[in-house]
Amino acid sequence: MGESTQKSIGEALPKAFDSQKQEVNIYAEWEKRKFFSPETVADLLKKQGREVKHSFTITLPPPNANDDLHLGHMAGYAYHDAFGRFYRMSGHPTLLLPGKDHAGIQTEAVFVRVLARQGIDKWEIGRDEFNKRCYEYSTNAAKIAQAQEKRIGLSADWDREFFTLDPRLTEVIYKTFEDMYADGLIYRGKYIINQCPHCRTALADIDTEHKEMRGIFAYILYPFADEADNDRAEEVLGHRGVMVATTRPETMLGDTAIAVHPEDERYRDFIGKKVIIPIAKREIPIITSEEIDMSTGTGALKVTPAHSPIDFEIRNKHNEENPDSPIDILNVIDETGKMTGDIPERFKGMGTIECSKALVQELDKAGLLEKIENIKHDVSVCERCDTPIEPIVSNQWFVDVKPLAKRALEELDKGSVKVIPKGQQNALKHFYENIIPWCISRQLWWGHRIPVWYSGGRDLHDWLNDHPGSTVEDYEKETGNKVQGTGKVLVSDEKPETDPDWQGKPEDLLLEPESDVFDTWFSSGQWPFSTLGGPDGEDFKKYFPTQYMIHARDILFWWSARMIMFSLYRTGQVPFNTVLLTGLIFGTDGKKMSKSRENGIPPKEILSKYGADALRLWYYTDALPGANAPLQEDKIKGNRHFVNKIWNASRFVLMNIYPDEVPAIADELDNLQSVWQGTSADSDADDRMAQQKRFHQNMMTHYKENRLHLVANGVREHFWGVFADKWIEDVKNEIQGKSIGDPQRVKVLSELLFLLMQNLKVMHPLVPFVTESVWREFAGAGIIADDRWLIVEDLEA
RNA sequence: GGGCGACUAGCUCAACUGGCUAGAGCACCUCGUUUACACCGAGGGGGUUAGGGGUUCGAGUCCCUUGUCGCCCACCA
Repeated sequence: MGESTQKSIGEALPKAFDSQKQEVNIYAEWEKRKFFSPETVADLLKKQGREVKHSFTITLPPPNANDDLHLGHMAGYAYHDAFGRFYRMSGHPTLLLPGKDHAGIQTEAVFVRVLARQGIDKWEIGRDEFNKRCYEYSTNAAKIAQAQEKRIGLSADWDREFFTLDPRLTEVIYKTFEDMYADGLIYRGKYIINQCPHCRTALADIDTEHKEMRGIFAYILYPFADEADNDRAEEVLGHRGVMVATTRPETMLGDTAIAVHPEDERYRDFIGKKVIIPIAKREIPIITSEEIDMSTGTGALKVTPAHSPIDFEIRNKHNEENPDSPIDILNVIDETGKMTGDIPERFKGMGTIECSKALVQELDKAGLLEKIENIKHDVSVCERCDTPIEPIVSNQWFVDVKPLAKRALEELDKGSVKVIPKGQQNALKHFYENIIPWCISRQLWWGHRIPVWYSGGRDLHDWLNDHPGSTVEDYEKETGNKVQGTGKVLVSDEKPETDPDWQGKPEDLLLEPESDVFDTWFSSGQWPFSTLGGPDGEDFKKYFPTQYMIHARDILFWWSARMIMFSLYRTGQVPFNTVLLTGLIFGTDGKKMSKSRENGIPPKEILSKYGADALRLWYYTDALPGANAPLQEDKIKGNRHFVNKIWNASRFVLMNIYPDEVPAIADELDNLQSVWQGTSADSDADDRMAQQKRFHQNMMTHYKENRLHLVANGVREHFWGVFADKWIEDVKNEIQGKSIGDPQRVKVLSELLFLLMQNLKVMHPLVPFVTESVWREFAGAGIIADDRWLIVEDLEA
């Protein structure tokens, strides 16, 4: 050992990696140097004389700008970031494009609650004021979310960050609507939709969930209008009328038929006959439908087309086949879930359950209630607020997604998009094959207003839709309303000057704007190209199609499925080649995290205790594609130990290097670089360089094959088990007793340092903070040039 | 009802196209103040890979079957 009094380079380093401080500092340095910009990377590559490869792009999933990010979000970004960093270091100008989602219905629901806590009702302040305040609220939430994304180390290009309501995105989205409308893919129509009485809006099927709930199954007798039929029924069926069984007695007020199976012997004599709805006292016919299951209930189904999807279908099919005896649709429940329409006065305004109870009582008194069974059945509920869905018939905007899904299927079959894990690819295929028209209008305030103006008003348009073959004159005659337009739809963001088809006086023309907004997914479904300036944008040419789409598996159908369809429609290309589904982080009890269960740990707590690197490393190993990862603090702790190991092994190397030796070591590193390049991983040589090379190439394969968990495992095994436990221990012996500057000592230490640097490179995409922190010490000591940053080092060299 | 997946050490999970004695972390046991790290080192115990059958020179891995669990989709009134 040298008797020199000089201090070694590593002497001043702290004994443990201070993740709280270091991670934040290092991030700021990267940001300052704009390493997250693909243009900066391209310039650097040129300057270094390296090949500028094809761009690597991920448009990051925009989190909902209405709440803090949870652990799942943050860990998910660790995945994006690892790939981004790997490809950046491999010579690809890399763009991780960040954003925040306005999240229509969810944010509106959240913000309504925020207002309610202040004693404010949204209807009081009105649409404009609501949107103004909601915008502020979202902007603030977005800021907090961005800070969290930075904290996990996400190397995204913040200069390109988008909010989904950004006018630049809106322009792209409106153009899509316009094109689709012109192509006949978008239409307005009267259909049965899912109404959330609480959110007071229509929902797409996919926005609902099924929940098992307790319910009743009531057997109700509908007497025949004709006493002769009642006599016959008593003989055949055992009661004077037709017995129906229903879970929702209140909908009987909206019944317009009874349906039986055409081959059902029991009812053969009664097909075409009329029964009287008890209490409502309306006559309805008995019709047939193949859809009826003879073994359910009594085999006779009361048909309420306005409030049951299957009834709606039965009615449509019946009307198609029997145009001379059509069945009506009778709306008896309004959009807030209250009884309405052509029903006895005493039921009006009642809630559905209240009405059901009242009806059951009256039926019982009238002797028309046979029995009530208690059952459990699946009920659709609003995904956002858990309120049971009320199916109602109303006019909404739809996208005919069938042709789009067909294109998407072709691409799936061709293999231009693959989903990892594979099983989910089949699920996506299944989704496309069974896709139904997508209801895209929402009766909300928060979102993109649908860019449509109704000439003569929306009522006129919808009336004409409901009455095919009728004219505006018929409308005037039937409703007594004055006609103030052609009933046509004008697609435009701004109010159109005029309706070119309008024959009347210009001042009589009424152009009414659509008040509905788009389903959130209509805009986020265009994310990969809208954020790149649309199909004609500058960035689009450089960065589209993107490479990866990474998100949790629970939004595959909502999001990736839509992005693929929209991209094919607007750009003719698939938006990405790989959809990688990350695992969901579950609570400490192995169940889905939720605030009420208190089974989560706030991200802040994890980060301050163990640091971002440790959290990242845990996520790679435990949250495999498609799997669930129960949160285990001990495992994160274990990974924190590994992060600290990296720090201390590096510290050991630096503690053995003295300033006087630096020039010699720097020279030696250059030599080793050429040795490294000439080292074959195939050779049987078991020296350290060859072993490191083998390891390096294995890890490169894993990265490219998206097996981050194998990289994480491999790195731990190699760095801890081989580099730290063996090589460092060996080197201790090899340099023992040699004085500072001894050529043999310099040689051995240089090799150890070089191997360390190679390890840091391989590990950096996973644990960027600790690796870059060490790298900075090399630069600070003059071992490498000061402008060398690990984040842009050449991973392949 | 349809689709997808899981079942491996006490716990949470690995094992890439079937191939050395099935591996990690945490937990557990024994020992240890050595030129980094006790957020450490050396060593150790612990598995009939859910059960059964099959293909193969060889199966955690492929096929069949039984069971248990989970997720997604679906209009059983």
